[in-house]
Amino acid sequence: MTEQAGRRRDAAATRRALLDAAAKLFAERGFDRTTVRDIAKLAGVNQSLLFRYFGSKEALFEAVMAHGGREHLAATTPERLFGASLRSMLEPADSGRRNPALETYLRSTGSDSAAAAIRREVGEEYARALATLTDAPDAELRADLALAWLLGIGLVREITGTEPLASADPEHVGRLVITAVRTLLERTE
Amino acid sequence: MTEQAGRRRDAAATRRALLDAAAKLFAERGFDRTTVRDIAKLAGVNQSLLFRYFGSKEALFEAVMAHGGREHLAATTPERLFGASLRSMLEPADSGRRNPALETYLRSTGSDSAAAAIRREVGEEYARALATLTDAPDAELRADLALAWLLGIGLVREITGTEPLASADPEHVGRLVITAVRTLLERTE
DNA sequence: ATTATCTATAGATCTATAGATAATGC
DNA sequence: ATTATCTATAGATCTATAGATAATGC
Repeated sequence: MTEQAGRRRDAAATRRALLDAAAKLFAERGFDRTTVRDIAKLAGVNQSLLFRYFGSKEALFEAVMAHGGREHLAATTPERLFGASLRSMLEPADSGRRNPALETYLRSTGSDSAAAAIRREVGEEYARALATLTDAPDAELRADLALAWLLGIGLVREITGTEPLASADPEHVGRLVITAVRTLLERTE
Repeated sequence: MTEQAGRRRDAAATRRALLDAAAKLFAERGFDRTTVRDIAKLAGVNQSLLFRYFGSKEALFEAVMAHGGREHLAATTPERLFGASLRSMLEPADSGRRNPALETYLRSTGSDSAAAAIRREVGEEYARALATLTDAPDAELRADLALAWLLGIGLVREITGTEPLASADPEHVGRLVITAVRTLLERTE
């Protein structure tokens, strides 16, 4: 539970509880289908406090994306980034080892406006990190394509549940993808 | 315009106008952010007729997905399917040559329920067609991965607008992707 | 007479805010 | 006294339906 239960009158804890609850719900349902009341309820906090501390639902979404997206990025070296992200994407939904920012990204593709800007920024930071892995002149384009594949796999596996990919062995999928991505990043013709 | 302007009291034409308008708006904004009033307005039709002819907003969405998704699939041989879909995905948004079902799919990832079932069915039909292209024992899994890449590219390019991919030359992107997909589909180790 | 279309509205949301209440720190 | 929290509600949606109106075909 993300609740802040017993603690009384602790503004910082309330803020954190709202952020945690929002991260969880936005990842599960996306921006549009998550209501501020649901977030407040999960946080164990009155709904009006969300507006006091974040101003609006959209500002809260930005806070969640900016925080969660960069957390993973900062903790992983570029060499391991693709493999680690792929593995995180292939984890079962209930393992708790998935990257909530990636899921939030996937579940919120309908929403436009300010949220879209944060989404693009975080995406480009990932791509720039991946781009350091190749010497090709179009390194950044290739990195974007690798990132696109990662997101597409998450999309098909988690959101759509297409078989056999949805239940495939992560190791097996990993080998197929890594081999092809190597062609993508290294081949110069 | 998708309007049915002058024609009077033609149930079939009204139905078609609603389908066309819904396809356009669902592709642009996704399921959640498209309202039945917007659809009816674009179709030039009273809003209550949408319910008369389709029953609910969700049933209309299913009709759009089922119709639009299979149209493209039926018109393309498996050999050309990946390349044609990729090219369609790389078209500029206003060219009118894009596949609206693919965009609807991408813009509606937040929605669950019955719509998700149709999405999965159409996705699996695509994957099954692609699977005929390889002899590998895990042909279907590889086909799912190829489809995932296609969708991921659409996602990053259209929804997020990550650069340089968003403005990259379609030909150039096509070469990079096709080469790597060949590795994915053909390599047995 | 049949049925396509329109009017009007129920009923259920959802975000956001103004102002009251109550717990803390000086 | 300050400020975290709660109550109550405004105001703007949105989907869906019941029932009235009007255009067509026999």
